[in-house]
Amino acid sequence: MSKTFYITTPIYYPSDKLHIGHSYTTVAADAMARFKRLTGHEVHFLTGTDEHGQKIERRATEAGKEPQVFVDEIVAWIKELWRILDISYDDFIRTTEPRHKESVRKIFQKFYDQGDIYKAKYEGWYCTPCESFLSERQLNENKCPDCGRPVELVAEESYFFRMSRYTARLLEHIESHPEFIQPASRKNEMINNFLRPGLEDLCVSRTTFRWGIPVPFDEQHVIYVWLDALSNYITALGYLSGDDKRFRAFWPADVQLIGKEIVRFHTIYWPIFLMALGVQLPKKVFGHGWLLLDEGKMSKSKGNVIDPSVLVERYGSDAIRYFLLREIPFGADGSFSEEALLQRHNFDLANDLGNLLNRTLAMLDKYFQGEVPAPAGQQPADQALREAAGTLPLRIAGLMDELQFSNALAELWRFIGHANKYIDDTAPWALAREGQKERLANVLYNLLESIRIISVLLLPVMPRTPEKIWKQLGIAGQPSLQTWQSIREFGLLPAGIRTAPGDVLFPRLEPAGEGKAPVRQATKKERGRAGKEVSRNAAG
RNA sequence: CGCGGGGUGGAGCAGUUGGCAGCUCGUCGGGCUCAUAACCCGGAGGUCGCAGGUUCAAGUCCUGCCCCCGCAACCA
Repeated sequence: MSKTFYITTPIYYPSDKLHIGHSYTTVAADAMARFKRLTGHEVHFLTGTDEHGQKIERRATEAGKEPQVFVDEIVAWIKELWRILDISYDDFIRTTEPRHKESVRKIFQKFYDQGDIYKAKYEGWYCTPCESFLSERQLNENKCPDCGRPVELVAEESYFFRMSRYTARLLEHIESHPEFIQPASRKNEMINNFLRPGLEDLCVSRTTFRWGIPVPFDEQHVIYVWLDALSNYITALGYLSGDDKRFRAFWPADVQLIGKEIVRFHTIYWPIFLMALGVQLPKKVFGHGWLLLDEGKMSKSKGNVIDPSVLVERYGSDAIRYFLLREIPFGADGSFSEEALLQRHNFDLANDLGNLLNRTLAMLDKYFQGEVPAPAGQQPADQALREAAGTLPLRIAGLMDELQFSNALAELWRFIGHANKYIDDTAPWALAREGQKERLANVLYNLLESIRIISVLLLPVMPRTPEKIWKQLGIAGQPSLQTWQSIREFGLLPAGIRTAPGDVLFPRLEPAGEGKAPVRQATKKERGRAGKEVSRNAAG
């Protein structure tokens, strides 16, 4: 029985189409899932959608649709996005599914029976036109910060969760498990801001809208979003259902990937819910940074949201995936721009990687009619390359395990650079000229085998490219040469294989010219200028 | 007001336990000619936000200050 690995993304809110930021989280999780599968783990990769709440109810009404119909359409779009981005999720949970709703009702009941949940009056400020509750601090001179209109004090009966019961235990857990909240800076933020001052009890039900899971013993109330949504990570495994074998096999999660803005919910409320259930906490919650645009934060109101499907169409999913994981150190904020994407594509993928394959196969064609020769007689330059190749998998594995995608890719590209330099140093064309056939054979063999190793290491981040490389190397039909095991040893590529140079892997791309539509959606201002027709997609 | 994150050669970023300041792009010059005008080598360019302090030694630790960004109960 191989070791299991459970990884999750947040479940996304389908009130609108998703943007490149959501893709970022999901691509990272997918790369991790693929890496773990490659290295022999039994992986369970969960993603999904959080479909309840007032906002969806309202959006559906505006669109003249039933909420369920409304979310069904967006979810279909999301699944299509994950398909074109090659997201290899094992399960997709929707909070409107019976399997989820039933378990959540049981969880709520259990909390109530245990005395974790009590009924009380919620008092607070409410902006009626905006239909939103506001805290004292959000108020702007007793006016709504959004619309500027006066707010009113309202009181509503709600159920509350006794956070205070578990605060001390959680604090202790966080402090004794330094790896629990990653990166570490987020941990301090949580401790200083929320745990030390003491947690307020959390309101876990609502009566102001109906689109949610009814409280089992009080149908006037629906279960409020975080209790509903966070539970997905275990309801999807069959927790409290008739069949919980997946829960027993995979929980606790190895990594839960989230964006930094929801760290609080995942490292405070979520663990507390789990403690209350008597369930183990996830091993690691990683709050990654944001993709920022020139204009600053990506947001729908700024109208600067980027539609990932347009990017995929233009650059291909492998290039997008590579860019997202290479450009920005995971955990930190980073900027997204199409210029940077284009540069990564041309420099890293076309020049370094694509060209390495291309020039190697061209020489093999020219000097050996495309047939892989047998290696013999290693010299110092050869040894250096082989040694670098030999230690590469473990070095990359170490970085991947820490979710340091950009460093792992940098490491791989250092080796690609090494191979390119090796060509210059050994100058195969000179060897050919001088008739040093055996030396030439050895050099080309070392290059081909290096490329095979590179191709396997590419797999987690770029699932499509390796297949193309294997075809050209002539090993497409040989799975045993495509495994993690097969790259732990240099020299498994058999001599005598016929290579088949094919299309260039990554043709160099020119900067988008005048004729091409910008991938960035038009800002409000631009849209106003250009008239009504510009709106290219519903996510604005 | 509070909390968090930043300020490093033209641009974008790395810099674990303090020990000669690195990477990518750009730029200048050279090499090679197998290759997707790709590849390889070398140079120029930084008083590491400011002011103090600790130390044989600080971008890296301490203190104060300045500037930028974000969070403040449901935007990855």
